[in-house]
Amino acid sequence: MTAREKPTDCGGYHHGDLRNALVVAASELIEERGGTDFAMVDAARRAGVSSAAPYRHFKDKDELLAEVCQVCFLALSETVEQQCVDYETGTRARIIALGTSYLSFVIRHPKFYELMWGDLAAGAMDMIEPRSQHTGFHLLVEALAAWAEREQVVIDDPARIATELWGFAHGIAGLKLHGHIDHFTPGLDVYDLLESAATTLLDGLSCP
Amino acid sequence: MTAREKPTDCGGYHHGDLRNALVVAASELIEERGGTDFAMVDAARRAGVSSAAPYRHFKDKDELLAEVCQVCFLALSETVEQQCVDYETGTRARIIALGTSYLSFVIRHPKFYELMWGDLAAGAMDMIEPRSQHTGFHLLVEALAAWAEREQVVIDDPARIATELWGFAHGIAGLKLHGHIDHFTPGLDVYDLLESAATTLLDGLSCP
DNA sequence: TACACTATGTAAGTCTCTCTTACATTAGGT
DNA sequence: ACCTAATGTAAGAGAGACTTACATAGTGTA
Repeated sequence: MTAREKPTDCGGYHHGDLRNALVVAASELIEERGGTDFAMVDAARRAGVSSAAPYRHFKDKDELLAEVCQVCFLALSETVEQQCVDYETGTRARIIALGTSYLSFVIRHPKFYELMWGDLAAGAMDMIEPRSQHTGFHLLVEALAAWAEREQVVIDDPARIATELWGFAHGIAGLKLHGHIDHFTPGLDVYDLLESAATTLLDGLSCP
Repeated sequence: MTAREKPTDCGGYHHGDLRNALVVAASELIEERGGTDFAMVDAARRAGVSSAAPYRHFKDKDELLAEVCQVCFLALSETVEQQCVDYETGTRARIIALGTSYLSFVIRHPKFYELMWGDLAAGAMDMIEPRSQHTGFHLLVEALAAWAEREQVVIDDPARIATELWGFAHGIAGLKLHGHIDHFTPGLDVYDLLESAATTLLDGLSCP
């Protein structure tokens, strides 16, 4: 989860790229301390400025976290997009790859889970909307529609099935991260689980 | 989400049931203010005691919240258990009712979502474990096994399928509460979605 | 009843953290 | 060179979590 580019160093009284540096610092602190419970002044010190400086760029701590949240969602959609290009359009493998890469991203960034899926994120979502045309969700809808056409399966609403699969991946990720899966079904591999669930679901769609 | 019984009033210097009263007060504050961002002193005042009194009963605020969290999970499993008894064992309806009641509970208590599925809850889980034999999850496993037997479907591991369905319900709830479903597929009814997803999954299992 | 002991409450204060205010410095345009 | 806007600093106000020293109440025991 690298947040954009590193800040351009410039040593003088004026930082030059403080806003961005603070986003990077906040991301690092979240990764290191396992959550958003770092002090604003820590992010400021890490960027080499005083405790009041961040408030020139962010109204409050939540606004900084919202920006970090956006960066995370951009990284998520980029990851998902990159992972699926290796798989041919219309194949089950592509659909499964979309789900797996989503699940993998969420699980590989546990420290960012609260930030991305907590209350704060709901507000931050509005700013990501403009990008929504290229988001992973639409890739999933397209992948499903292509699969249905190729397999001669009738699907009235691919977006609906996409939401089901998304819910799957999202739910599995949440349950895994909070230890519920390890508690109730220890040893279960979540990637296997996602693949078999998706497979069964597609089976159910293409059944008579 | 009513937390146990109301505290026994007793007016004197000693409260008599402060620990419980604080859990109730905290629950009310979460409901009213929409999260766990209430001040410890507010819960204390609501129970009619000073700001330091709660620390006689809870090590810190997290410990109070953990207790509220436990109450929530007890309420959840009770709700799920009560909802499913109306449906005959071995039917699809029972399986779907288990999922629907779970989804419904989570969605009807949005203010408690962070508390129940956030980082704090992971620690609070250990104390609920003793009850896990009667938790909703095992009802789901049993319902699936009964259905498979009745329908002559071979399922090697009902717990695995149960986890898939749980993930479904959990994911749909999370996506709905954070506005993602309304954003990408506006107007979609999540209960319909859960039912059709579960149906398709069972179709996939009972297919050739 | 008298006494000790423990549980539970209060008052007052400390510490940390967010955010504000008043002032200082710098970059860039004219 | 000078003005202005942007961006930084120093100092502190205020909120809220938690602590410490002390007060009060119930309970068991002689």
